[in-house]
Amino acid sequence: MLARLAQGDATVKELAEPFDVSMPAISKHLRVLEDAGLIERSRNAQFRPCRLNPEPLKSIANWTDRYRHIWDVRFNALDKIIGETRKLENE
Amino acid sequence: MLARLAQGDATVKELAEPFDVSMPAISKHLRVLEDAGLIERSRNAQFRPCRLNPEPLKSIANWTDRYRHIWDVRFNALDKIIGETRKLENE
DNA sequence: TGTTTAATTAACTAAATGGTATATTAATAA
DNA sequence: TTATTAATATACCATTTAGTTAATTAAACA
Repeated sequence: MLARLAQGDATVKELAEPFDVSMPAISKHLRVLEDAGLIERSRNAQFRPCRLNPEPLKSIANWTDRYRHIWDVRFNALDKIIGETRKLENE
Repeated sequence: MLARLAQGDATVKELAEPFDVSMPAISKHLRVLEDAGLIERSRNAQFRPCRLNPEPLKSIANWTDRYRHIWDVRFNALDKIIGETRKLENE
């Protein structure tokens, strides 16, 4: 759904289309996304178009980035070990 | 817990310490993390030390990054509008 | 005005989540 | 050998999640 919204605003029905679930299920899901601040909704006749608000995803990105760093450190350490093992082999 | 493991391996009890919940609850939680591939466990006497595996977090980081991009594009568009409004004001 | 379309609300249900207390396993230490 | 420590298994419970169907609201359309 977020992927779809990334390409532009959409109505509830459009968002529901790829999923084999009832409309109320989608409605509920969108409510959760709205409460999480991930989408914003407006009104246009009988439609309630949704717009993506990617801002909260930023905090997730920031959080995961901390671990990305750890991952890099580990790899560097591993590289070092491999490097030193190679050196020993060549002696 | 992941934050704690980011600073080095830990036993179940050490991970449980900051939380006011029973050991089995922690055990269950760790099982979930293990199933998700976020931690790996070994064995040392009666201890079962946990080690962080930050790799799966990388896919999350990659996923969120796509939306970070959208966010930037929007901001650029907004900047452009603001810039053009300023230009009009100055005319 | 009556019907169709988009969406939500209400009431309900099955399954998942997150916790508990108690019992059990396995290793250490006295 | 018995007691202690670390951890897990088991059985149970309350709450949340994710869906359903049926009814309702609100706007557009014929």
